[in-house]
Amino acid sequence: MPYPADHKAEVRRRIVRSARVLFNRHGFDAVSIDDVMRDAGLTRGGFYNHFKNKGELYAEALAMIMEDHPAHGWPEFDFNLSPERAARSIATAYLCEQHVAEVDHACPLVTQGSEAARGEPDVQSAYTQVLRGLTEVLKESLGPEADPKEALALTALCVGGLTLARATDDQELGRAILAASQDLALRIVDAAARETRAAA
Amino acid sequence: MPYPADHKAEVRRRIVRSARVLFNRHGFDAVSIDDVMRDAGLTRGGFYNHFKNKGELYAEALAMIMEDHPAHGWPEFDFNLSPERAARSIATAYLCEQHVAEVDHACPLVTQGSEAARGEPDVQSAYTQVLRGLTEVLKESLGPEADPKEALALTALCVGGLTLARATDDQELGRAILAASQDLALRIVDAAARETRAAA
DNA sequence: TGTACATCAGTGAACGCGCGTTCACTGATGTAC
DNA sequence: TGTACATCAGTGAACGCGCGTTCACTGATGTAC
Repeated sequence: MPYPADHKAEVRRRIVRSARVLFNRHGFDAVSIDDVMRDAGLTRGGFYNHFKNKGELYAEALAMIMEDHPAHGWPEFDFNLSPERAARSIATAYLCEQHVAEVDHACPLVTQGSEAARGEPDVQSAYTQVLRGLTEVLKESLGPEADPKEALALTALCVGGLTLARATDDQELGRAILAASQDLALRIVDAAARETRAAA
Repeated sequence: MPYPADHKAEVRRRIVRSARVLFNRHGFDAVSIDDVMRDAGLTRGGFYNHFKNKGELYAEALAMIMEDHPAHGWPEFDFNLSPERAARSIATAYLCEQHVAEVDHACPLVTQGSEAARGEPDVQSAYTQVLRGLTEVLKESLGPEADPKEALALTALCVGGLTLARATDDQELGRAILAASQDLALRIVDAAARETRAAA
């Protein structure tokens, strides 16, 4: 074999990683295959050795996010927190100024929200994987006594708050929405914690 | 004058109305000027008699939404309801299956969320106008006794819930998120109503 | 150990297409006389 | 009232560009003998 056995897989990962950052920053249409390959230190032509087409790359870039997110992402958030504290941590780290300003590694549920709604099946499927990842963490963190619906509403609140804060040009309004969303999110988390304590 | 005085303005409105529907349905990049003009019953070339460029049209299409929204929009919602009932009505009509399925007139805060975050200043400004429109209605509807932050959190909850329900391919999960968001939204509305009654 | 060969990831030129935008032209209409 | 003219919204061909995709080729490497 002309190259080490894992060479191709590694290069492929490098391409997907470049794609993830660029798509997150600029959206699907605004990023060309040329952009991605150059960012990965390669040239245009090699792309089709790795992927069927641009759409496949997009779906994979979305799907990759969860797996190595903790390393970058929402700055103050740590996936390794104890479950009881994870929901609080997500509520504050997700709905914070740094996450609004973050361009490379912001949560794709927000950066790809409206694109995914119009996306191909594999894109929607990848989006759903990310969505499940977040709701599951929240569900577990809220504890077994909490209504599972609370985790879903909390997810919607986080995604909506960040979406609006990022899309508006009124910084004051953006900050107010962020603060109000975080405030409500923390009330939900605290209520769940009280229920857990009461049941114990 | 070769045409009636208001002719040009009327045609312009017709173009913007076509653009609004098409952009809402397919997004900015996927809609060509040709598409818009054909939909408006005109030909490509005339576009630049009315607009500086495609971006200007996009911003205007966004800005137009609020003004004639009630006529189509979120099916069960009526802007002419008494203020006390408006918030309840928005919470249920915004976070409903019909609004998820709606392609032509869904709320642009949702359909354009991630595009707007990357948009030109005039796009973000138009987006902010729409956002203020929704928060103001909610704020007024929740009553003077309610913390104004509640209206902002409610807006985030609505936008997030609908965004996720539209983007996922898991219908069951989508419905669950919708239901959970609506549930939380109605609790907020009811709490505000209680405060108003208590203060009276 | 050394040489010839096969493999295949990567290269970069090229193709074809659709798009945003421009522009010379058309023709229906209001106005001047 | 009728005619010649000026206006300008609308037309459609054309331009130029960038993109997704294809393809013949390269050249570094592992393998066979």
